[in-house]
Amino acid sequence: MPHEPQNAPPGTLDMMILSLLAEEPLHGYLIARRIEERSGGVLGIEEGSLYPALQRLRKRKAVTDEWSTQENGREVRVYSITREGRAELVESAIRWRMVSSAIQKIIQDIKGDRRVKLA
Amino acid sequence: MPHEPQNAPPGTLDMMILSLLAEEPLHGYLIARRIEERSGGVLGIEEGSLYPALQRLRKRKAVTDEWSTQENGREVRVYSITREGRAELVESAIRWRMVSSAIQKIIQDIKGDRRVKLA
DNA sequence: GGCATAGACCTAGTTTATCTATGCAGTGAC
DNA sequence: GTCACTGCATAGATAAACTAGGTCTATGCC
Repeated sequence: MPHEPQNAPPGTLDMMILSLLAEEPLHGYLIARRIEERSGGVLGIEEGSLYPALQRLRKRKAVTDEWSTQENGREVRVYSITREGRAELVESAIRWRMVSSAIQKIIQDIKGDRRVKLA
Repeated sequence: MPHEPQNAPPGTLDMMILSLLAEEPLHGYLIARRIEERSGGVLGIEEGSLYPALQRLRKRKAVTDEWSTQENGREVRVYSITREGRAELVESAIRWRMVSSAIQKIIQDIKGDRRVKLA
């Protein structure tokens, strides 16, 4: 069976949101769905994490928001990335790549090394 | 100039510690130094993070500890990984790889895609 | 001797970002 | 009518990092 969806590691959610918004404006609910899709179901974002994250981003002007009406008549809050948001995205993506590959370096020695413990 | 050392993303420190201890027993201070070395200076572990982490690991029996005397006569607390610790390491490393590659999938679309914003 | 620097351990309190749990409301299917 | 899904939001709990402090020892330099 497939694995349970995992939480986003603290610090990564804002980056993922910005990354999706860099493609096109989206409303909150769709952002969460899209993260789940794109991650192949590996990542699961709770609404209690999502909406506070969007507020943070709004406060620091990384995104703008606008209420808009869907075809079915429902009101949704649509978020767009700003110039500042794009700058933040680039920076955080670079930092993330550095950090995650550094971690990989540290943990890979062990896994893939069947000798371990024979020393 | 080289970048500032980054904090370990929450949730990864225990895994990195276990990974180093799977090679050989180490004392706390050395663990921190080794994480910095192995990451090429990318990761920096504060002592205020390290020692609480070692206590957590001890409490859940992922490591054992023993005071020992170095050649220079100084007392150090040396940690060794346990069977449970090894199991935890394998599990968390697998989960980490899943999660970090899922995140990569989400953010890579943007970076490396110079079209962005032309839409 | 005295002093600075590095090694080595530790704790208290703060911060941050997730979560759980809950609430509200509209839509569509049965 | 009721159940599931869409969609927004907040309050409080939790976890794990941080900052900032403290103690003690060894070593090298003047």
